[in-house]
Amino acid sequence: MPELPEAETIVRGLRPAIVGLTIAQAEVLKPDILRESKRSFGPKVRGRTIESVDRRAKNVLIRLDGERRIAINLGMTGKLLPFPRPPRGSGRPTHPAVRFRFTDGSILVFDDTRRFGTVECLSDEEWQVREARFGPEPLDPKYAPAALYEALAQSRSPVRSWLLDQRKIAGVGNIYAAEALFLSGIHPLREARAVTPAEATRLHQAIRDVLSDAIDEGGTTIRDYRNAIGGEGGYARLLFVYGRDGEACRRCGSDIERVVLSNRSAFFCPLCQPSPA
DNA sequence: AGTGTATCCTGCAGGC
DNA sequence: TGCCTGCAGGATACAC
Repeated sequence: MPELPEAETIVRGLRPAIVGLTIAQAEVLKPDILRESKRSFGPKVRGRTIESVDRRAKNVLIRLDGERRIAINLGMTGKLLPFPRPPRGSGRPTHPAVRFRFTDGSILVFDDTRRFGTVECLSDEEWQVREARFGPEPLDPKYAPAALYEALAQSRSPVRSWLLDQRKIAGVGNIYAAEALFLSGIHPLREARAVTPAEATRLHQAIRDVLSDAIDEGGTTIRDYRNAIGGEGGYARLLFVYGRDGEACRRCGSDIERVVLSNRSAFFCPLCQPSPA
C-alpha cells in the first residue's frame, strides 16, 4: 500500500480540494469496500460537511460535522481522486469503489484495483477505540529513541516483522522498513530484543529520515501508487534495497538479497547488514 | 508470543 | 498468442 508517506501526500493534496465541501450523496459501487451495509453508510455521510482531512498511521481521516469521520485504509492499491470533472491520464479512476458527490458538483472517488482497502464512517467514540490500537507516530516529536529501544526489547520477533506491526509503530510498511533497516545497518532477521541501544538510536533516526525524505518526494511509486492528483512519487529512485535484489548495493557493491519473512519479501545488503547468526 | 499459512482481489511480468 | 506461476506499498484469522 501506500505507507505513511503516501498517505500523508494524499492528505496534503486532498485537504485544500475538499475541506468545506458538503456531501450530497455517496455512491457505493463496490460494497465489499465498506464494513457495513450501503444502507447504513449513506445516511451517515449525506448532508455532512468536511471539517478537516488528517492522517493516522496509513489511514486517511475525513472529519465531518456531527462528531464522525470517514476513515479510509488505502490497502495495497487504494487511491483518492478528487476532481471537478473527469480527469485524463493516470489520474482517471479505473476501479471506482466509492464515489462521493458534493453539493457544488465536484466529486471524490475512492478507486481501488485490488479492493483490499476499506471505507468506514465512524463516530468519535468508535474511532477512539480504533485509534488506541495504533502504536506511536514515528514523526511525532515526542517519540524518543528510548521508547523505540524499550519496545523492541520486549519482543522476540524479527525486527522487520516488528516494524510492520502497526500496534508497535504506526505507518511503517514493507518499503520503508527495508530502507530504515539498511540505513541503520540492521539485518531484517535480527531478533527485536537483540537490537542494542546504539542500534535502536540509529534505527529511530533512520525511520524518521526515510519517512520524511519520502514525504518530501511525494512518496514512492512502484506500480500503482498515485497522489491525489494522479501523480507519481519520486522516492523510488532513492531506494537502497527495496525491490533491488540481485542488484549492486549502492554503498558497498554487494548483491542485494531477498528473503521471505512472514510471507513478505525482505531485502537487505549482506555486507552492510550483517547476518544475526 | 510468534510464525507460517491462507484469505480477501486484480493485474502484470516472465517462462514455456 | 495463450497458459501458467509468482509476485505486489496491507491486514486479519487460523492452527500450531
